[in-house]
Amino acid sequence: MIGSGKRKRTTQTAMAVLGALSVEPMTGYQVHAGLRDVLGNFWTESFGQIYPTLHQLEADGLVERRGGDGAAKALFAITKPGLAALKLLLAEPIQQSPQRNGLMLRVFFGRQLGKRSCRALIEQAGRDAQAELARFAQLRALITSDDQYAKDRPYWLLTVAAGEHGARAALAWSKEATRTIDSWPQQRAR
Amino acid sequence: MIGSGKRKRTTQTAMAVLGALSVEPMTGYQVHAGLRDVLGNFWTESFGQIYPTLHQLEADGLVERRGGDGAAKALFAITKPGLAALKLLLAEPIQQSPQRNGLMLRVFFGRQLGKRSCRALIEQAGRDAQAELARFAQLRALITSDDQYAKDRPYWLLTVAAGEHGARAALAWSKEATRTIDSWPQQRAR
DNA sequence: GGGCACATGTAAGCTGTTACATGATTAA
DNA sequence: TTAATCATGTAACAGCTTACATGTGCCC
Repeated sequence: MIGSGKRKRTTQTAMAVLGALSVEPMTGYQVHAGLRDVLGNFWTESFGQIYPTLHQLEADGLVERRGGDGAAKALFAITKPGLAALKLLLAEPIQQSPQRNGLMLRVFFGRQLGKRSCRALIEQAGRDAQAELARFAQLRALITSDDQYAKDRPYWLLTVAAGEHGARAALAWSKEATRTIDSWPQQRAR
Repeated sequence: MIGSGKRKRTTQTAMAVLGALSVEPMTGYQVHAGLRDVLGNFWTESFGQIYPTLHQLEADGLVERRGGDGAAKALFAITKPGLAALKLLLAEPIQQSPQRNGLMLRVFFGRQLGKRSCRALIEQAGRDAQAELARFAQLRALITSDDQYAKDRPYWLLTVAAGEHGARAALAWSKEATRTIDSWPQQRAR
């Protein structure tokens, strides 16, 4: 039930899969790889979601199978109704998935975790943010260099920019928080 | 099975509930309200999670019921084994829940959504970030003023700072992205 | 007396991951 | 030839939300 009028929570997976296929025809495997590599910082889908969704979309006529009809190596392409459905899905109000930030949970209860461990976690978060920044720089270069995706490029670069802003913020926080912790009065030795 | 050695994904809900009770004894209702109001930007739990978890924790001896033993208005307090379990849980490696950023998904496929709608979404995100900043300022004031939570305060302020950094980054991105979109060559009318 | 905040709980069901099973193709 | 990558799929189950059912105490 992907385009049903039920106004239940429309499965966001369909949006992601249709979106991926709106760029170019792909196999299910490529949909997964593409989402992971390019949108991975903002969106993830597992095979267990992608293949059933692809079948459902095909049954609904929103995507069509090209090549290897019954069997392996199926290239899926979005259909005209599929493109229309995608536009509708994208226009729906954003439903944010519940927040689950494991780092913040730990920092929040940092008194129980202990100052040292807490500080280590925060420093690690800083290193992670730095690695993220590097990945975004790579991604930006990749997107800019490949003329095949020229049409989508400006939008993709917007998301890259968002990722970079977020990563820089995380990095700045990590440094600031580390300094803050170091400024706390010394605990008595063990 | 909360503290089992199975090394399966430890239910993070137990961590949140035990953490809340490490601050002070609470009813299930208060656990929910507390998480929502204070940690809401980083963590959410529903009643459907909290009450069963509380019962499981009680059965495991990690929390104990105070007052109204069989019936309503049960105040739960963390036990000594519960505190130990919490420390262990907090020390476990962070398992980040899958990313699901609806805004970024839409911006990424913004070509299908259209320039105008995309721009509107981004502006809305900026307003949301501003509202978040205001909420964090309020929260900071609340935490700073209430001496009851002095022990946890420094850690709580760290998470507030993280939220502020993130919100400011979102705001900056929103402004930058809006300007970027406005700089794009005009599409032909309609 | 009516409404609201406080309070507890359960059941159904959706969403999504993990683990498994299987096989083709390609590079070392 | 053997390992890695590409590729497809399913079943079981974990996690979580939503909706419902129920009741109390307080303020206006």
